[in-house]
Formats: sequence, structure tokens, C-alpha cells
Amino acid sequence: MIPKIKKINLGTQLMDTMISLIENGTWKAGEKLPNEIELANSFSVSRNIMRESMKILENFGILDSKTGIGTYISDNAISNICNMRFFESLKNNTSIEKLLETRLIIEPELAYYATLRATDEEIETLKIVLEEDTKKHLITNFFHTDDFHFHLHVAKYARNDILENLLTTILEQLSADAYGNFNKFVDNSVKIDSFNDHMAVFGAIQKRDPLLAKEIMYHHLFARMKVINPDYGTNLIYSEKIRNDRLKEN
Amino acid sequence: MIPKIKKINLGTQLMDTMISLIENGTWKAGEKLPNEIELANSFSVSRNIMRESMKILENFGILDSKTGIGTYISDNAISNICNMRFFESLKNNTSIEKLLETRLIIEPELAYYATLRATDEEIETLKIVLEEDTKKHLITNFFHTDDFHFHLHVAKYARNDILENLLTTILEQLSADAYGNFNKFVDNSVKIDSFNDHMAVFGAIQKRDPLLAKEIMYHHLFARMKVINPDYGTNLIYSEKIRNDRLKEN
DNA sequence: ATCGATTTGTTCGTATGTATT
DNA sequence: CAATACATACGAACAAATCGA
Repeated sequence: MIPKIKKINLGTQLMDTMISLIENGTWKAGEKLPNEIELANSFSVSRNIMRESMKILENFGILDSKTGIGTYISDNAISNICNMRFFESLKNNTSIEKLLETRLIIEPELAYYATLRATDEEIETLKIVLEEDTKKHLITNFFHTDDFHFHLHVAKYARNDILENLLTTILEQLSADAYGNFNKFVDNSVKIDSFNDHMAVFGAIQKRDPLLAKEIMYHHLFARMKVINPDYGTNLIYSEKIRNDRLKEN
Repeated sequence: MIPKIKKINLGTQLMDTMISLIENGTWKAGEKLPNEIELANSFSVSRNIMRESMKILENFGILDSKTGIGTYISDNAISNICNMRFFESLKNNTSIEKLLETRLIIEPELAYYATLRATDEEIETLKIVLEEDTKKHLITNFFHTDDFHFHLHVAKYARNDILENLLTTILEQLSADAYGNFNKFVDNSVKIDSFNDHMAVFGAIQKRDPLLAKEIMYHHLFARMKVINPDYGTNLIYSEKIRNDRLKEN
């Protein structure tokens, strides 16, 4: 398969050079840029192209244009360039395994924090979410994106916006990707196991037992990972048993 | 303090309406859009403004323009809209505590995976990084961004691009923010503790003891958190002791 | 293989609204 | 109030790429 090279147009070239100007310190944070016409001239492009590039950088929080005053380099331009790169990597990332691994890392912790931070009302909501899933589960071949409602609710109750949003994009990517279709044809026993795991996680949250919620969530996701890659974790030694052994040693 | 409402210009309005058109299903993924002139007419804006908005959406991977052919809605437009929102939240998020909490959640796991996946050469590199830090530590009042080299290397060796990039942006935000300055004036004992933690994490990685690396990293970051918010975690029960107790009970 | 139609890429000229002085 | 500097917005045009006849 030949990788499609997108022909670089003036706009993206401009964007890239402006970013490097900021990164190498030629343009410093807080600094005022020359006006659009001068800029366009100095880069030898038209004003519209100049504007298109600047608009994109403005949208990324790297530039800051104020009507009638001028355009400035954002105070946190460098940090937003970093964000932009993160975003790029997220956009191009297609490895289902890495997406699942990320879930494996963050979701047990989210379950842990959700157990500590969810209000009683929120736990009731979670119960309702599960009950609705039960209905779907009994009636149709429920799965795929439906499965995600529970996880997203748990993430919300953990009160960490960053990781909640990260999980949202990961789940969105998983359901958009082949993984979404894959799940439709997965063996029924896997679905049932998965559903029971949800019930167990909920039970732990309801009992306000954060460590238990965390452990169950981990094993739930680890089982999912095993479905798409049976070899995963053969080099890993994270397991209840070994952990127990280690802790008893001390 | 009055929140500054950025006067919505035509471009951002257009962008928002186009996104809702995609989200509510009026524009479906893979669909071809009318040409720029027709679009501009139907939205009653000039072609330039139309282009500016489309360029931004293209940059986010929501639209896909091909010279001489036309503009299409990306196949994974919805998932990229989600990414965009994540990016927005990351851009506006200023809570140092949430940034640190995210580190507290992901970095122990990254240390864990790094211990399992780092090559012997990479562990040597890590050693050199630490030695360089030692020199800086002895000579100048080393800290703040210097402290981050070690963490970023560990993240890299964990072989999870998503979380490595997330950590990079978090550390970048922390050093850009007040936190960076704050760290400059922190008590010297804190610096020494922190440095010793790094040594201990490295020791665990070198011994190929992933659980130990994870535990030390956790306590290292928890201590950092306590510096900026002494009350943090008083409602948390995550601790070696309690975990031990729980596991021995069973 | 050439031509024409279509569509994005790019440029220029001009007018308007807004903020500073 | 007037002058200035600037971003915002529009319209017309040409160039380059693509596709189908």
C-alpha cells in the first residue's frame, strides 16, 4: 500500500514555518506580529493565504488576533503547539491495541476515583444506565457503542475532565474503527461476561469499595484486550496472584 | 473579574454550524459537499470566509478537500470532532491540581510498562539522564523543567504514544503555568526528596521490578501533589498500608 | 491523447468596522 | 472629533489539478 502524500499547499507550509519561528524563539510569546499585509509580503504570499494560516493557528490557541489592534503570539503558544502535536498523534493513531491499552491504564483508576467521588444520586443514575443496558441486552444483540455508556458515566463521576475527555475520544475512535464492527460479531459468551463485569464494577462502586472497583475494571478490560490479542500481556506480570505474593513477602 | 467574551466572527459561527450539521446527521460522513461558491452562497458569506472555516475543519480532520475534485466529510469526522473538543478542554484547562492528578494516574502505570519494555540500552540512557540531573542538581538550583526530562524518558520507554504525548502536553502546561515559577522557590528539602525518588524509580526499573517502579512513582507524585495541596487525598484511601490490609484479609 | 468542464488553490483590489491616539 | 492602524469581510479573477468525453 502506497502512503498517500498530501501535496503541501502554501497554507500548511506557512503554518509550519510560523510554528518553527515560535519554537526556535524568533517569535516570542506575547510578542506583537506585524500587520497582515506586511506579514503576507514578508512571506511572499497573498493576504488571504496569510489569513487562512493565521486563522488555524488562532484556533489552536497559538496566535491571538484582536480587531483593530493586531495579532499577538499567545502567552502559552508553546504549550498549545505541544497540544496540537498531541492532537495530530491522536488523529493518526489507528492501533486498536494501543487504544485498548490506554483504557487499561486509565479506566481502573477512573473507577477508583468514581467510587470515592460519585454522589449517591449519581450512583442511582449509574444503576439506571445499567438497567437500560439490561433491557437492550435481553432484547437485541446489544453491544458495540452501547457498551460505552457505562464506561463514560463512570469516567464522568471520577471528576477528572482530562481523562474523561481522553476516554471519550478513545471510545469514539474505537467505535468508528473496525473495532466497532468487530464487536458486533464477537462470541455471545464474551458479551455476557462483559455485561457481568459491568454489574460487578457497579456493585463495588455502590459498596464504596474503590480498590475492588479498580480491580474488576482492570480485569474486565484485560479480558477485552485478550479477545483482540490473545498474546497480550504474556510478558506482563500484573496479576492479582503475583501482586499478592509480592505483598505477602514483605 | 468579567469574563472576556470574544466577539464571535463569521468564521467561527460558520465552523460551529458546520459541525452541528455533521453532528445532527444532515451532513453524513463520506458525503461530498457542494463547491465552495455554492456553499458560500447558501451560508450568505464570501468565499474567503467560507474557505477560512473549511481550512480549520480540514486541519482538524473533519473535512477533506481535494484540488479539482471537491470537499468531502471525513470518514471519521465525528471521532475527530470529539478529538477537537478534547483539545479545546485541554487548552482551557488551567487547574494545576487536575493536571497533577492526571500524572498521578498515568505515570505510575507508565513506569510499570517502561520497566517491562525498556531495552537495556534505554536503561543506560536513563542512567545518563539521571547523572546529568545530578550535576545540575549540585551546581545550580536545578528544578522545574529540568525535573521533567526523567519523567519524559520513562514515558517514552513505556511504548504508549497516546499517554506519552498526553504527559508531554501536561508537563508543558505545568512549566508554562504558575506551577513552573512556583517550583523555583520550593523548599530545598522537597527538591532533594524528589531527586531521590527519581533515583529509586530508576533503581526499580534497572532491577526490572515493575510493581516497585510503579509504587515509587506513585508516592513520588503524591508527595508533589501534597506540596501544592496539603489536603489532597485525605478522602483517598489508596495507600500501601491499606492495600496490604485488604489483600491480607482475603 | 487532447479538450473542456468542474473545483480547489491563490492573488489582488477595495470597502467596512473597530480600537488607539 | 479627526486621523491612523488594523482586522474583518466581500468580489472578481486567474492558476493548477482532476475527471470524463
